[in-house]
Amino acid sequence: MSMQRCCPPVDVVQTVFEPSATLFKALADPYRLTILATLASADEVCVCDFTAALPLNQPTVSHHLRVLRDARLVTCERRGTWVYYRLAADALKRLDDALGEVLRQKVAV
Amino acid sequence: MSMQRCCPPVDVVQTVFEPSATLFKALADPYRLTILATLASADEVCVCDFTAALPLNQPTVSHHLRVLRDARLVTCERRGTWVYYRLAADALKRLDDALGEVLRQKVAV
DNA sequence: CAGCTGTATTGACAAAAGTCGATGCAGTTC
DNA sequence: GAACTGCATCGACTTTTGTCAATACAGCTG
Repeated sequence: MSMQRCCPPVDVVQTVFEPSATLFKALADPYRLTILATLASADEVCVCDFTAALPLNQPTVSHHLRVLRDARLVTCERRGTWVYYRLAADALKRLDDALGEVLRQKVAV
Repeated sequence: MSMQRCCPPVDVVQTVFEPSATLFKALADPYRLTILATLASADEVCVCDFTAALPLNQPTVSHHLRVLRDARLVTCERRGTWVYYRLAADALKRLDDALGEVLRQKVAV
């Protein structure tokens, strides 16, 4: 007798996940999570506070901030010599939505 | 007059975020998100369905499944020749918790 | 304007991650 | 047991990412 298939065949989801993956990529570094958590608790933070507290050189901190900016998870504003970062207003929502898009149980038609 | 500080100085969060970062790293690839979303909607999926549907060679699919296994976001079970993957029962909770640990507003003492 | 401070960008390099061909192993069929 | 199928692992390669020194730039100070 021939071997049965692994059946029933499953529909692999066809959603385009690049945007969500990009978002999660921004979370895939402990220093960036530290920055985000600090912004979540302190609402506005000067770059110099990060360069002082993190064991990274200034250009590296600047790099991580840029990754978060590019993902639109944070915003920044220059005031005089200093630049202040904030958590983007919709950051939590966008991440929750991305998580939901991936893991929310799809309902069969 | 001397320049004022950027003050007030901010406490940068001291939490160790490596575990959360590792978790998000597992989500930082569109193919892995496709796999997770499929598991979320189909509950049990044979590896062969992924290799058939994804534009990747079999070893690459196997690699992505291993990343998800190492992150304990999925479990697998061999039955005969085939291996079936499932979403880990606590996958959504662990991701929600990780997101909460990062972005949940910390309450001042 | 010259000099200074804080931040961003550039370029170089090392480490990590994605991909695939080749191979190994587990389980099935005959 | 021999041949086959499905999946995992290995090794090599390429691409991406994290890091830093050097440099550029913006805004302040005097």
